[in-house]
Parts: sequence; structure tokens; C-alpha cells
Amino acid sequence: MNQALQTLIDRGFVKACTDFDELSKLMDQGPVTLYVGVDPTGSSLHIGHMVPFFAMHHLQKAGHNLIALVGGGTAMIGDPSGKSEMRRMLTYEQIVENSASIKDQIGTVIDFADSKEMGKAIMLNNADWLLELNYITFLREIGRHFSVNRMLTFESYKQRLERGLSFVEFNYQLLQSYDFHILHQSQGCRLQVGGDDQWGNIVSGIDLIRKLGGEQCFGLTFNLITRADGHKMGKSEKGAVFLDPNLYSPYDFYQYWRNVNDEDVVRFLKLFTFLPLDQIARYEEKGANINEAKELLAWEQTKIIHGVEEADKARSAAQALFSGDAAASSESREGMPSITIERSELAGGIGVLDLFSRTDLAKTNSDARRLVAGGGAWVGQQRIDDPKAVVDLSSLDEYGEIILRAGKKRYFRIVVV
RNA sequence: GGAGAGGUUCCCGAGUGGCCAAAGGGAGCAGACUGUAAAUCUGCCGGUUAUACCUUCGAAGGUUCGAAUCCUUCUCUCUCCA
Repeated sequence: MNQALQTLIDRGFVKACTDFDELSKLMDQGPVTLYVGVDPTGSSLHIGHMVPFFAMHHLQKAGHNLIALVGGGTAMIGDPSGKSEMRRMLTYEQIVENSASIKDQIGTVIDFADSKEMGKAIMLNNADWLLELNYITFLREIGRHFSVNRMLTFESYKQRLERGLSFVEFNYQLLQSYDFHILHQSQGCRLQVGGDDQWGNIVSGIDLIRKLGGEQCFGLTFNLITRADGHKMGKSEKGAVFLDPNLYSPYDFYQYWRNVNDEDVVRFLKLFTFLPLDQIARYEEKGANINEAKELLAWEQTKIIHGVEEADKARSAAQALFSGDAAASSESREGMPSITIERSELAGGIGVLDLFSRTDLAKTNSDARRLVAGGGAWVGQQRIDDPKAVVDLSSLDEYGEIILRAGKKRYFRIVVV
């Protein structure tokens, strides 16, 4: 088996391949150009989106060339694969804007700069060829190769037939197949990778290329990553775990990984970090320090996405807080989510409910009230049991700040200016 | 185009004139237990200037002392027929 391909298998990425043996041979012969589709429907990716890119990182290191294809054209339609509802349509401007920020995020894992010892990586937008398509020409040249009977046998469409599927969405597979064809022609792309939900679309792209007289192409899909508790990867109580630090703070990001299930740690270390497998193997032995593994995972992952500095900050903040030493060094506090409050306002006294609801710890006053009633609200080292309690300058700690806490894990820093 | 079923609080899903801010489950939050894990148990789970008040049951009107519940129109979804 080809070394790079074997790496992906060993690290737990691979779900299926159209032809392992042939693909392996091709990859042995030299750099292969491969592509993955990127969904630009949001301004930020979340960690669930990153799986293919972590996989591609390993391929790029092995010298293969990558194409991240932004679905600027297809996003204007919506993909039915595995979705229970039609995606909302976006304007072209939104998509272009999203693509730019998404490229930066992908850039944390794969390298768009031209470095000699690795494969090249580029980003393309299928709007460049889809928007100018002529309907009749498309039907004549592409549409005739698709059998509706066959399409209806695909699992993704079967599900949607239960709930309803618009004609527009039904066309998605043709467009994605056409993308592959275009990339094969213009970039020599031989391989499409993606989540397992893309299997049907990938296979039909390969078929299309063959029917149009192209070379044999390949498809490789990755496991859809699940969590031991059955939740979707990348979803947290706060919503999606976005990569954009403004949507999901590096501290919370770190905490997300720090709190993964025991059963998930090793699997995630393989998938979401670049640590060598023998180093990860240590944590597979029974009796291994599982909490150390979680810290490692959280730090590595935060480092990759947000950089070493943020990773260190998040780690020291977390370590300080959870060791019970909430008044830890001032650097460790910087990793904590915070808001600022005017000194004069604090001097006049602020009700605890008001204060909590101004942070992320409570959404509303009522929410804060429930927190207090439940015994989960803390100001500094002091538990608050009176919803009418008032916080003023006397609550400041030795750093002239106030650390609020909700429950055991959620901290928030009030900076006085 | 015709016939029928239906849109309930984050999700699923009860409720068919007052006892409904709306059963039950899930998710979520908090407490206990722990290892910043899981499982389990307990409480909470629309909003507010909070034992009361305000806004919710697809939308707008109407009947009524009183409507998520009845009537009208509109709208969306699904099923069957063409």
C-alpha cells in the first residue's frame, strides 16, 4: 500500500475507496492531484468541516497536490446529501466573502504557499464555470450521461424522497460530477476526497469522466466523525465549534477538546493532530493517563487552529482555574473570555443578575436568576445565593478584576477600566 | 387542478373553550457523585423592575366574560388522485 494512503488508513480517516490497489499504484508513481469540495455557506468553518483537510495535510506532506474547491456555484443551489432540509440559498457576494475567510482557516492545516518539499495547494471556485453554463448545452453534453433510475437508488436521494426533494437539489449530483470533470481536464485531477456522505456524488463524477473519455479517476471518502455520546462532531452546548476566534473563543475551543469523552481521545489525537502514531499509542495502553492525553489533544488542536500563543494562554488559564487557584498569574487570565466595565459603574454597584447576564454565563436576567437559585453562581471565591446581591468595588480581587463562575467549568473575567 | 391530513415553546410530541407558559421525552443549565470523563440521581428549563405582570401555540381577522383550542380568509408542508 502506498505510504501516504496507509497513513490515512492508520490514522482512522478512511471509510471507503473506489479502488485501493489502483489508487495506491497511481500514488506510488508520483504526485497525484486531488480535490475536495468546500461548502461556503457560512463565514466560518467548524471543526467538523476540518476532517478532510487534516487528511489532506498528510497527503500534501507526501507530495501530492491539493485543490480546495469552493462551491460558489453549487452553494447557490443546495446539496441534499444527508440533509433533511434544503439549504438556504446565498447571494454570490456572500459566497465570495465567505470563501476568503474559509481559505484562511483551511490554511491552518494545509499550506497554500508554494513550498518545495510539499505538494501544491490551490483554491478554486466552481462559480467560474458553473455560472456561465448553458442549460441546453449542459443537458446535451452532461445530462444525457445520467440515469434517473440509477440516481434514485442512491441513499442520499432515497432519504430525501421520503421528505421531499426539489428538482433544483436533484441536480446537485450532476453539477458536482461536472466539477470533477472540469478539474480533471484543466488540472489533471485524478482523485476526489470527501466525507462519506459524498460517496454517491464522487462515484457519479468518476463515471461521468469515464463516459466522456477521460482517465480512470478515484474516490476516497473519510469517516464521518462521531462522538461517543452520539452528538455530532463540532456541536457543543454553545452551538457549532467555529474556528473563527470571534465566534468561539480560543479558551472555549481548548475546553471543548479538553472535555471530550474518554473513548474519543485517542481517536481524535490521530485525526486532529499531527503527532506521530507511536507517540499517540502510549495513551492506548490501559492505565494511561487519560487526562494528560486530553490536555495534549486540546493544546495541539488549539495550536494548530489558533497558534502556539493562544494555545499556551488557554492551557495556563485552564490549569490555573481548575487547580482551584482562580487568582493565578495574570497571563493565565488572558486566555479567559472577558468583558470590560467602567470603574465608575462598578463603584455604584451592579446587581449580580445584571452582571451575569452581561457575560456569556447567562443569556438573560431570568437565566442568571436560575443560576443563582441553583447554587451555581460564583463571584470570585464566593457563592452567590441571593439574587438581589450587589457587586461593587469591594469584590475586586488582587488583580483589580472579578472572576465570575457558573458551575464548575465556566469562567468569565470582568476587567475594570 | 381535485381530495384529505397537518403546522404547538431548541427538537420530537400531547393538548380540541377556562384548572395552559401549555403533559411526556430529548437536548441544555445547575446541584450531588467524579477525573474539567462517562453513567446515575435531584432541581431548573419564554421574558420581566418577579408570589404579580407581559409575550408565545403558522399569519391576519372574528365569535366569546374567556381561545393553542370555535369560525373566516391567507400561507406553508405532507399524503392520495390527475
